[in-house]
Amino acid sequence: MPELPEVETMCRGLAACLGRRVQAVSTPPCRYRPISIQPPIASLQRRLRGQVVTEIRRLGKRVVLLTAELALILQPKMSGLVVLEQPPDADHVRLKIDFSGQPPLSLLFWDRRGLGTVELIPRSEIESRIVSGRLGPDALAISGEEFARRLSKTARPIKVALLDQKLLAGIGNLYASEMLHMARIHPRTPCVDIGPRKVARLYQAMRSILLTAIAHEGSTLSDGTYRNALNNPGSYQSQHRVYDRAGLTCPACHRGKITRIVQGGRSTFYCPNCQRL
DNA sequence: CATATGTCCTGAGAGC
DNA sequence: TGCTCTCAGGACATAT
Repeated sequence: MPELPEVETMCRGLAACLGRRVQAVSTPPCRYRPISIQPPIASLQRRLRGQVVTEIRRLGKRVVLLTAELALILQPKMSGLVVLEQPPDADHVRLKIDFSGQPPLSLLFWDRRGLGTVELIPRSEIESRIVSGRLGPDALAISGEEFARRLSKTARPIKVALLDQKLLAGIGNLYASEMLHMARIHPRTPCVDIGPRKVARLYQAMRSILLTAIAHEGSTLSDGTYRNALNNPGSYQSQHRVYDRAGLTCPACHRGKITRIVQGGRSTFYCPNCQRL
């Protein structure tokens, strides 16, 4: 489940594409239902071929490849991966972009579950079609004041609110549990009830955890599918405090037993001793 | 407007 | 062993 640190790692790993010209675009044969590609592949090929990649950008949890006029938006969702070398397997490659020049270079969009999407739009429409109405400020760009202001406007449980990309872009299920644990805030706390001191603590925990996770190239979970662009696993999973650790002893207080609850249909992990309502 | 729920999908793991 | 069932969750559509 690529979240901000994983998608950031994917983007950084694609740097070798910069300055390269698109030679061919293809959808390798795949026995699964095709993923959503907009516009349809024939049009995508026609518009993208010959274009030079000038910039690679992360937009929330999306990877964006920019050319002079176009933006190719890759959304990995649950199980997608953007790599330059070997994907985890050959069966789930959903899109392949070959670049001209030497050495040979191809970008692969691999997605086991096929929930991911590919979208090609004019780069002038990024704001109106992707950001506006969909994405709040990036979790690593937002100020502490704006973070506090946004949280003060909702009564939802903090864990649920952190997953809302319109509120704040980039946080997903794993890092939401991790940052709440570091900040010692109970995941069910209504946002409006979190005092300024705790909000400040949460902001700092968010930055600390995201930056450390990026330094570790993200988290590769037990399914092993997330890789960086060079096909190596991330290492932040070794630093997980609570995520997927139900029943284990809290690494902070060494007393509480890590507990799993479900919020909005998603797992939340926390320490009942460190994180109180 | 704010909030909640259903939906998409495949593979891993549980249970028999 | 091999089958069936449940679950995982990001983001969007739809419902309340």
